[in-house]
Amino acid sequence: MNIESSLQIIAVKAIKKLYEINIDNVEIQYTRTDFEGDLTIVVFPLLKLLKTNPFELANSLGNYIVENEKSFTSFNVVSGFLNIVVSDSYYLKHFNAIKNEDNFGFVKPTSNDCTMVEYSSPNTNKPLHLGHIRNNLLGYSVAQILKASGRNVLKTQIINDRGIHICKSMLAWLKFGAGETPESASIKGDKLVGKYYVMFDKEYKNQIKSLIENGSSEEDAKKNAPILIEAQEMLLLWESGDKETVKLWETMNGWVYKGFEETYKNLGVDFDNYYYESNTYLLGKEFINEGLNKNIFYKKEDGSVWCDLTKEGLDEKIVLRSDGTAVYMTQDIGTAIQRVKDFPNINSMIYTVGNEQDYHFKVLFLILKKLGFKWSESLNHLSYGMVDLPSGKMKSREGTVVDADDLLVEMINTAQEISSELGKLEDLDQEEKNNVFEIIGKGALKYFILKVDPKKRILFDPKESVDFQGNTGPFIQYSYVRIQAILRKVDSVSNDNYTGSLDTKEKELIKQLLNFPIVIQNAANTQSPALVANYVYDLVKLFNSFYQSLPILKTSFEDRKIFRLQLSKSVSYTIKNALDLLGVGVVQRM
RNA sequence: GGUCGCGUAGCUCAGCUGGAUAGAGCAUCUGCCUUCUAAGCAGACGGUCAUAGGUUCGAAUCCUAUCGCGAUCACCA
Repeated sequence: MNIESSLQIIAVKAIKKLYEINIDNVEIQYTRTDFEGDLTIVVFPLLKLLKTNPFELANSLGNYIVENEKSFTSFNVVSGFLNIVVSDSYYLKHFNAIKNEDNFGFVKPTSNDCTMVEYSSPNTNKPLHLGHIRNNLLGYSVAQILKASGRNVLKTQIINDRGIHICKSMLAWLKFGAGETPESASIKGDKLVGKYYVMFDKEYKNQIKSLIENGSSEEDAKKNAPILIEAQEMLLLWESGDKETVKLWETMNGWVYKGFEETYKNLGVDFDNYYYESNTYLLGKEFINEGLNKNIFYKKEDGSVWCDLTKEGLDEKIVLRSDGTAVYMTQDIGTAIQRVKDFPNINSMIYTVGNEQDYHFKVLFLILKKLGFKWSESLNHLSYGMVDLPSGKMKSREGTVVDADDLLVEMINTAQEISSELGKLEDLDQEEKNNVFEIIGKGALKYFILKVDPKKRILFDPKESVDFQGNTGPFIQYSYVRIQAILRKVDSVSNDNYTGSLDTKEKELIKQLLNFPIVIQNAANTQSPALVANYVYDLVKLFNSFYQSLPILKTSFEDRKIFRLQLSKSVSYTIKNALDLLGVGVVQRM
């Protein structure tokens, strides 16, 4: 039982005894650090019921609690707030119980139920950029947090490998590529294909321009540009299974996948399985037909199929084009159904997708509900804010994107520069050094992005590089390194239980450590890695303050020295575990 | 225009299931490396929590309106 519950019980008992009134609970909060005490009972809400004044109530309550429960040693009253001091022995008892656990706070699953987390889900016609980085880090971290909170997790993605946009890059490659391959051009496959996607757009715009010059309206020009019509024809060819088209599609997608894998590995994210739109869109179509029979959808004169959501306060939504080809919604319906077929244990799905698609997911979940799938109730859109540049939104076609691969390299270089200036790693060989630079550079970037509440948008200024001081990944990694340096100086840490008194800073550290399990659960429930980031930052600040003001190895009394070593070690476990939930690594030296 | 989200220090962000004097980091300024790694610590400066009402013993937090920023309402994904 935790300390708040103990206080809750004794407080309720006290009120019954002192005022002969039964209440369910009292309001308890952590005492602000500028007051003496650990827990605070707010007495205001009780005043009316008990017909007394705050001062008298707080004092009699405080007296009763301290007299009857030895975990609480003293109290003070400040304007209606009853601050209660928890005994050192209480904290020590709980610390001793967990001090050797290298995974304190992590919970094992108790059932076979499983949460599926979808993230990344890129298009196969452009390389990954900073926006994808946020998506990937969020999805991966939420999956880690859910696992730690006691859930089984499957990480997946849907690869948007078909559709008109794919045909665009294929067409441009056929027209202008002259047989170029990633090998012949010696660039990553995803970058090569992205190049042709941009090329298509350029040609398309040129054609529109000349059509307008020849008297076309802008609207017509956009519809009738020959290269666009060719792309549309290509999509029809692809959907009919034309051999050559399919072969080209397979080749170019193969290039892209290889490139993506490299970036994922670099980012440190992975997936348990993959879904391809090209495999699921047909299932989607099937269910569109079924829905058509059940009158959930209706057909317009031109043959396009729609879902009327006006009764739900939304618009009409197209689910199949007039030429019978699938749209985005079609495949998302198919994919969801396929997943539940493949993994009957799924009891929840989380889609990590930017908030520009809030409406899409609202509609998707509603349509699945209308189709009669019970599990549609447990679908979740993990919606996050865009990553914007000072110049505005990133647009791949205008070349204003921050490329994922480039950014990682930059971060690692910065880590190297800072490290070289400090010169603490001179005796390591190059490979070891590079490993440190990589973990720190990536840590800085990952923490920078994950510490922000997912639903808020992030402003990223490439000119002002990501910080390595203050509330940053390296700051946290650094504290871990300090602890490792101390632990290296002793053979082993004795397991003896310390029973003496506690310094304020020691007590604060124990309190923070004991909070970790709750933080994990909160982060899992709210799908917010930011909570873990803030937690570990606070932990590390407390540790650094402790480290700076109190000796550890040079403590005069042996039992206290051992305790401080145990405390440091336990903090290092929690730093490592919390960072692991964020996908951030630790090093032994930096 | 409808819908959704956001607005806290010069900048980047915490705090938001209502509670005490609104907290960090960066930037600026002051101290601290012959003592466990100074990517650190201690301190100073900096706020009409967008604005106006309302609910409450108590509002940055809840409600309403207004303003500002963004997204979305495609036979794009």
